[in-house]
Amino acid sequence: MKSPIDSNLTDAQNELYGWIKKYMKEFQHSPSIRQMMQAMGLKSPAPIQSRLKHLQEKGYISWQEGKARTMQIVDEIIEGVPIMGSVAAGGLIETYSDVQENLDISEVLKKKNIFALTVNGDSMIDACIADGDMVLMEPITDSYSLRNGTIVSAMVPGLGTTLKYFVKRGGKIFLEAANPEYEPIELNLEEVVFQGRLLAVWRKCSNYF
Amino acid sequence: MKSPIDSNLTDAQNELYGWIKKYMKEFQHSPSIRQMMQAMGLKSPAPIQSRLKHLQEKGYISWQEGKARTMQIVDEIIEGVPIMGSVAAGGLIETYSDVQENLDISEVLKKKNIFALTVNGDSMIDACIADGDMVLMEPITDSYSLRNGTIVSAMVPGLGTTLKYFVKRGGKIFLEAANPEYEPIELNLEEVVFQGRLLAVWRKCSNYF
DNA sequence: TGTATTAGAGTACATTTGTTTTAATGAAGT
DNA sequence: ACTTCATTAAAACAAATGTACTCTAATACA
Repeated sequence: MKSPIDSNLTDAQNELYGWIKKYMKEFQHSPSIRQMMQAMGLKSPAPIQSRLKHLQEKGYISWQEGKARTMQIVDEIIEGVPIMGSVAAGGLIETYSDVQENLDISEVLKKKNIFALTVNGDSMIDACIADGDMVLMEPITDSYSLRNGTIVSAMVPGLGTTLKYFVKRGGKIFLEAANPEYEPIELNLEEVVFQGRLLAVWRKCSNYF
Repeated sequence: MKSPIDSNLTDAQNELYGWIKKYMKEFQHSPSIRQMMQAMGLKSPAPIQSRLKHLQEKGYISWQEGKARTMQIVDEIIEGVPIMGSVAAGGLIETYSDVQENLDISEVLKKKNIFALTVNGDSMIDACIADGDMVLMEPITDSYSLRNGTIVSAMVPGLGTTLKYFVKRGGKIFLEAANPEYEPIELNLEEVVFQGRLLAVWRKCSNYF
């Protein structure tokens, strides 16, 4: 792995590399050599070619020869977080091992329409959803396909949005909390607008990011 | 927002759109019209032009006219998951509102060295870390900088790895569970190897991804 | 059936773009 | 001061590429 400011690179190479990453992040495609030339304040493409060649030799980028705008940043293949094994939260059982698979969080972001909500309150505490957690939701298009026990965010018009277990029983809808202190909400199907179905819980335990 | 299979698109347009997204994900740059032509099994660029024009009119893609391989997928601004507001997990308080900010999960992936562990057991259940959860950890370089109350994964040589609260008191290390059924583990600082500090909890609630 | 519309094939052209070559400039070292 | 090397400029070229145009085939529709 390489750090953003790599001492293997000259200043000119590093400046170009940074600019390329910025450009590709913004535009989702590779810049042309003449664009880089202009961005670096140069008047001929040769220096850019030289720097690109060095960046390629050092493993930072690659491209398809002869093809326009086919650069790739090889460093930024961040497909997932390595799962290093299991950790015991009970006794001392599992061994810390090598990478088993990848937790592909970025896959989540690829899915369309997913949105997140911040949780207020502790009505879902027994489902391990705490105050302040982020919940990732998938929009519900067909409320008839909801199974009992699914955690949904539902809007009761005139009242607000809430995160609860979905239970359908005898033509009635019950929104049940995962906390005995809260009473189930009983509604007719027409009264409630389901917004999303719970996909994942995300809790930031640090200010690191 | 658009769904992956959008009825606004013809089959041909949808097939092309899917292929483009796949290509751009893999290569980090835009394909050329002739590449798309070949991928779609066509023998002239005109149909691709037509489909691209339609995709652009419907807001799926954009490009810089005349420039080679400058497509952008306007839909796939994968910078984060939109946070649509707060949801009450207590009463019915908060209103479902527009996007407030973005939950930038991908930022996490940018940070190097972060790894994930699968949690076994329920010793951290009171910290809302459940069996089967993924915990994202940051490696610990300096164990002296650990604050009491930090959740760490620690390896006790000869025993195994565990996820616990870190508490240092009187020269001793205590690894405390978030579950009264488990007794604290008392150790000397030399006996324990700290692997990571908890950054985030990730729980998949669906097989969607 | 006949017409209108759309999609695709084929072709051609101008621009963009990567690449090469040569010369000029500047810095560093002897 | 001289050489040597790397960097830049400049120009030219060929390939890749976007775009426009015409023609044909397929399809939909009345």
